[in-house]
Amino acid sequence: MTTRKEAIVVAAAELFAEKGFSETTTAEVAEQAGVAHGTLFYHFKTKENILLEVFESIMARYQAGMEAAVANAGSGMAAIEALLRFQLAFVEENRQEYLVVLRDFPSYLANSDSPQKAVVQRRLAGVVGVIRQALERGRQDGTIRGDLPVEETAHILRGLVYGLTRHKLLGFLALPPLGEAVVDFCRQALQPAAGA
Amino acid sequence: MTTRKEAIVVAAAELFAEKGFSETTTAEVAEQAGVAHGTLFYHFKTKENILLEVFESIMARYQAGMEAAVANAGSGMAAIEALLRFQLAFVEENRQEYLVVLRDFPSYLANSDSPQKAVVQRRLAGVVGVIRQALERGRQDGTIRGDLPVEETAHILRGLVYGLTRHKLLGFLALPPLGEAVVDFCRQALQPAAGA
Amino acid sequence: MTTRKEAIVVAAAELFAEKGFSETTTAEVAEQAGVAHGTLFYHFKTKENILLEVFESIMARYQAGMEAAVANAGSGMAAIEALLRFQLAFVEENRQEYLVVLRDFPSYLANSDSPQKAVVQRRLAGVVGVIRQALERGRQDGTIRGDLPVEETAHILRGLVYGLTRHKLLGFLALPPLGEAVVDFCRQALQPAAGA
Amino acid sequence: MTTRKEAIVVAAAELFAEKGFSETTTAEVAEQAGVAHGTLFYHFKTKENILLEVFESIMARYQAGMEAAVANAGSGMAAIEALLRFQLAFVEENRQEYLVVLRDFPSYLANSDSPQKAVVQRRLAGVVGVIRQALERGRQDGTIRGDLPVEETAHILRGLVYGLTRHKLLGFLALPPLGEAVVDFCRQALQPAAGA
DNA sequence: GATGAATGAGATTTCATTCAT
DNA sequence: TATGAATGAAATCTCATTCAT
Repeated sequence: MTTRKEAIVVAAAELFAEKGFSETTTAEVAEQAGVAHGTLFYHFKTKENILLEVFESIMARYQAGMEAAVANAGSGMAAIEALLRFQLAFVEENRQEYLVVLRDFPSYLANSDSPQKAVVQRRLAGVVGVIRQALERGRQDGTIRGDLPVEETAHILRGLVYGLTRHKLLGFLALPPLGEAVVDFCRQALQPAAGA
Repeated sequence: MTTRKEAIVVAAAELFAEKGFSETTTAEVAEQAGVAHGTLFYHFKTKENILLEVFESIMARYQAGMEAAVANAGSGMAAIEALLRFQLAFVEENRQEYLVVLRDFPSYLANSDSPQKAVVQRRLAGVVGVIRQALERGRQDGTIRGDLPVEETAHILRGLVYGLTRHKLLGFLALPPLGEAVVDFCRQALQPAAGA
Repeated sequence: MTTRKEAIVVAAAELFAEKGFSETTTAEVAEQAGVAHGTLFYHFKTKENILLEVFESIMARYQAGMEAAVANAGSGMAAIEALLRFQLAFVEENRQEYLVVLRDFPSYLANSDSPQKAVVQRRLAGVVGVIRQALERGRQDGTIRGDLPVEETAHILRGLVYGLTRHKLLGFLALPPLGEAVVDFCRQALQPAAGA
Repeated sequence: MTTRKEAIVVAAAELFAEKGFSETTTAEVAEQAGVAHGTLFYHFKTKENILLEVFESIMARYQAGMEAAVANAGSGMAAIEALLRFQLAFVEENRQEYLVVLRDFPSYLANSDSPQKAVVQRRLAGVVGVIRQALERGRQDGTIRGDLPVEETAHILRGLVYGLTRHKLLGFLALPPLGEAVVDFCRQALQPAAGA
């Protein structure tokens, strides 16, 4: 029943996505949420804390989706492919909110040692962990090359989807549809040598 | 002779890298540059224009480096490997300034239709173009798979190095050294099938 | 039974003394008192009313102490000396709470015509009255100069101890111990001429 | 010709005297001074710094007046009397501005270790110093008791005039005119024993 | 009696930008 | 070309107080 607090997060997510964090004023968020200006600061100590809550609400769904994708896959390689497809679909379906994560979040946290940074790090580590497990599973069931360095590759895959997603959402480049090309690219890189 | 103007760009690059664009005030830039506050606005119409100049001064060096890497390579695949190694080295050697490109620039331009956005797009297109040419060369000299979609793959590679670089610089994850793993990963993805 | 209300006054006295009235928030007082924020305003109409209660609880003790000092003295001059010594001791023993009286109270009431101002005036008049009576007693028993203007001198003495106390508590000056010097100074000023 | 900065100090002195420091807004000061709101913060970093400047402008005149009073006196005792009369007259003629010193200043500085506190301490020490010199002069020329503890007495005298002044200005008590009574009181306390 | 979520008026301060010199 | 005093719009955050429960 925390209607007020929830309304603030929803309103903030919309506005941050549309105009960017620093171009959105707290007064606008309050108006959009239908609460008094001061109410924002009753529920969240600072404007940045609202951003943090938006981040968490999106990332929780994101990570849950990744875990589900892995759980339903029949093999390690299938899990990786499912992760890639999930990522591309999730971004497509949550353009607005995901943009907040990509565009605004890191700018405000890169330098700080705030507890907020720790929240981001925890989420990112979680995502990398899901990928790592899929890779290990693939090495064991033989669908992924045995000589692959797992940790490094997990980071590479995360970097790949992240970098792709970012420029797509930010609209700096007119990207061709990359769905299957990405899956192929990665499958090629990961699968065991043909003659093995 | 344009000592003043140059000093401003240098000072801005340092401060933007250290504190972020929006956390840096024009007054600080002026002080660090050793010029009067008003002088900034004599040389640059707006604060964002200073950022643009910083961006350009870095990206010009970056693109030149990429072109040189490609030019000296003996084959298409070698060119791709050289590009990857150049990227990783460049980032390492220009952490501070490159951070500005990664962190601050996109945030301010994602939504706008300013002429500044065009500058960024031109640079990114140039980088993708260099990769594309290397891929095509590889397809012709046989060092890269012939069935590879060139345009898509060029974007994938750019996304990969970008995504990797970004999180490394922003410090959200403690990455293991990825140099050779990245090169291997890409070589595997690009090289012709073993039995072909 | 009025535990809650008392706890509020005690908490307020501590915080006002430590941080000053306007630097203390009502939320802090509530927390320190262990009651809900709204409870303050159930017991006191405004924040200033809490201050008033703090003032009263200190001044009641102060005035009672002065009256006791006078009552136990053997002569008018002895009464004055007892008053001076009581003042210096009281301040020493109640530094924290007395600071509230000295520092915060007058600022908020100097211009107003609130009933609160009347409370302060009544207390001050009471204190001056005690001094005046001691002086009159001294004039009659011959321990104090007969040509002394009583009313004026009572105010002078009150001003003297007040001014001394204030700067001591506010810590603006490192005062030497003044106890006996003050008593001597005043005895000298008040006693009948040597040759009389 | 720093007209703007001066105008701000003058306006602030008036408003602080009339309404009190914390009841005066910076916007009001700007309007009264006829400058833009932002101009206040160009010349003074904070609102408190404006208060500090007001304090200094008054205290400089005050201390100069005290030194002049002493310089023109024919003896130590005459110097003390001149100081007392100067104090009473100064307060009378500068009610408004002096009220700022008495009422607002200490409240904001009692607890802090700011450089502002040092400014106040320096001024107060200067005032005490003037009194001390007058006392020493009186001890040497025989117009003041030789057994008087100089340091202590200087503080007592300063406390006396301060305490008197404060309640007069704050209007808590309807004081009778005290001018000559104060001078008499102090002369009595300071002069050498009659039979000496 | 007691609570605490909600309010909203208002305050200080920041800062990119302008412009007369 | 260069300056720096001046601007004023705007933004975040504070906090005493209210009121439905």
